[in-house]
Formats: sequence, C-alpha cells, structure tokens
Amino acid sequence: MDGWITQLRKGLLEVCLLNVLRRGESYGYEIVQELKRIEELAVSESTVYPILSRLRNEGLLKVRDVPSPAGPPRRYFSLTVAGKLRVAEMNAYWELLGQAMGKLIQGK
Amino acid sequence: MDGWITQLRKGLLEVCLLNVLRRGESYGYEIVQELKRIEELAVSESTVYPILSRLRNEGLLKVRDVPSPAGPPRRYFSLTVAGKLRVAEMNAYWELLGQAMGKLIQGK
DNA sequence: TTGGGTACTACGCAAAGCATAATAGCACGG
DNA sequence: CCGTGCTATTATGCTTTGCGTAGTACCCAA
Repeated sequence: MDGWITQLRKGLLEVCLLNVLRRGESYGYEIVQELKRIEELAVSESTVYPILSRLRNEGLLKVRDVPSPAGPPRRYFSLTVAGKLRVAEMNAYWELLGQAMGKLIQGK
Repeated sequence: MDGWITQLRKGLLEVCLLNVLRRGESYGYEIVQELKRIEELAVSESTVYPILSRLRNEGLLKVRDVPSPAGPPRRYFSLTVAGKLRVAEMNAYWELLGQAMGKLIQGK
C-alpha cells in the first residue's frame, strides 16, 4: 500500500462506518463486505473491528448479540443518539473540507 | 481540538502543502500563514515544519536557503519532478474519494 | 476429513498531528 | 538601552490510527 494513501484514510474510515450504520443496524463482517465494494477504500477486517470497538467505547454505537447461522455470534451495531449527532457533524465537516480543498487544488 | 478532526487531517495536510507549492516556491512560515487563512484547516507551525522536512527527505521537495530580512534564514521549498507527479496522483485520488464519500453519505 | 465461507479477537508496529519549548535576528517605543 | 513583538526554524515526546499477522470457532459440502 502506498503509505500516503494509508495516511489519508485516517479518521475517514470512521466516517465511512458511521455512514453505513446510518442506514440501519449491521454487524462487523457485513460492514467490511459493504466497504470492500468501494475500491477506493479496499478495507480489511483488522481495520474495521477495532474501529467498531472504539466507537462503542466512546458511546457512539450500541451492540446487540445475535446467534449466527454460521460461525460465532454476530454483534449487531447501531447508532446511539450521540452517534447520530457525530455523523452529522462529520459529514458537515467533510463537506467544508471538500470545498476548501477544491479551491486549493484549483490554485484558489 | 476534537480528536476525530485531528485524525481526518492525517495525510491531508501533506496534500495541502504540495498544492500550495504547486503555485510556486515558498518557505515554511509563509505556507503556514497561507494555510491559516483556511479556517477548516487551522494549522500550526509544529505541524507544517515536520511535513516539509519529511517531503524533502522523500525527494518530493528541494530546498534553497535565502537570508531573511528579519530573523533566521528562510528555507524556500519547491516541487521536484517527483513532487509534481505525487501531487497529481494525490489530487486524483482525492477526487475519487470525494465521489465515493458523496455516494456513501447519500445512502448510496 | 478437509477445504472454504462466516465472524470475531488480540498483538504489535509505523506514521502522522500537534503541544510545548527553545533559539535567533530585526525593529519599534518608551 | 531594554523589553515587546514579529519573523522563522528546529527538537522532543505523546497519542491515535491503520493495518499486517495470527489465532479461535462454527457450519456445510465434496
């Protein structure tokens, strides 16, 4: 991986996860599959699971364990009220950032 | 500072610096002033100088020292050929990322 | 019984942002 | 003559993140 791409993603994957969950409850493995469909992200399990734990510890996500039809039980995550607020903030900031970068790239 | 914002910037500031230098030669202090004008970034000296050193070590920037009218000598940075290539790559990736995020945020 | 898909956890490294502080030269007012 | 403030850079150390690697565990089909 190209190094600078890895760095560009820092924090961004958190935004992605929260946005996926904005559409409704989901569990780790499914979220990974979902994000893998976006080639620009090309994310892996070892990246997503720690983020989910962290967001849960921060009180942005809540968990519900459900037995799986195959494999260990699924941990369904969904947004808490704080989580919904956070994702709104993040999307707003991302929007601003996009505009600022656009100007910068076009030499202002 | 809000933590998640700090993380979102990782790698991005590098892109910003290179884009500022795409307009022509500049030195650390001036670049900081330039980026401070963009409130979304609100960058500080201790962030910018290490990035400049790093980019130079990677061969993306070249340096020219010039005595300053006030204070220590200025270190003027400019893009090398590799630097110009890199900034083009980065801008392209940023564009893709913006599109992918846009879809994600709008619920696909 | 062996391979493959599902599903999660744990360990540890490298890199980035940033706070803090130190250094240093010039100009201006009192 | 001395302090304050602007210019301009360097050094140190902390925290967090992404991610490679590895391990655990369950089910089903060939």
